[in-house]
Amino acid sequence: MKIQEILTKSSLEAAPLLLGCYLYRKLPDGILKLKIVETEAYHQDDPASHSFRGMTTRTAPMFEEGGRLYVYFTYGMHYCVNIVVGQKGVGEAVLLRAAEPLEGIEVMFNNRYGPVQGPTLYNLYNQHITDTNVRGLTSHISGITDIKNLANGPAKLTQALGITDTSLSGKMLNGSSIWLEAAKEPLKASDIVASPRIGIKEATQMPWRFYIKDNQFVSKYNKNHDG
DNA sequence: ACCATGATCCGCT
DNA sequence: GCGGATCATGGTT
Repeated sequence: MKIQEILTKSSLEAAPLLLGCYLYRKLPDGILKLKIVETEAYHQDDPASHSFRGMTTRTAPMFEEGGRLYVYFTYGMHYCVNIVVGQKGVGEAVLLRAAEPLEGIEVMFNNRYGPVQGPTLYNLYNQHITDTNVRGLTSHISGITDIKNLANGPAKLTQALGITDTSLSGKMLNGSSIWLEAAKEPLKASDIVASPRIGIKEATQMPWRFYIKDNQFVSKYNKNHDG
């Protein structure tokens, strides 16, 4: 299915359709490519959604036509990225919760952990290095050299993309900075799991989180919610 | 006061 | 390794 067609659909339809699609990000250091593996649908009729209480300066992009970004700041330190979908005037979006890094992985490492002197963390990962003194890090060296930890959460994904503010919120996915490409082949329904969303206090039972079954790059909360 | 979170620590297996 | 508790930290309402 064409990306443009997905972006005109409601969030509940679009969220599973975005699984397997590719996310691109153009940065000075190169072009990043990731495969979307986990999403959540939010809608203005849904009390867990930022758009539920109406349009504000922050949430205005959710009410635009599909094909824009909605970026928000949360918990005093994190940013998260949504794909705005549906029709203008309806506040809905799909939260990107996790992705599989495909290209530009070293740039993603630097976006997540900062540039390092000498051998990069990316190279350490590739060499399965056990140097426990890089940047003074010891016990968590295995965590930061794990490629699965680059984008397996909404704020991690945003950080890996090099998004460090809300300046992209409301912008089009137009190919200059960040854009999408359709999945090569549609996922089979049996490859998609629907489950309750993560980290919300309202509508906690609605199965509006979607992820690719058995994918290693989904956020690590599966065991709480898998059926 | 409340968060669509992540990293760390700590006790347990 | 894993699960639960804790905390960092600031925009939004």
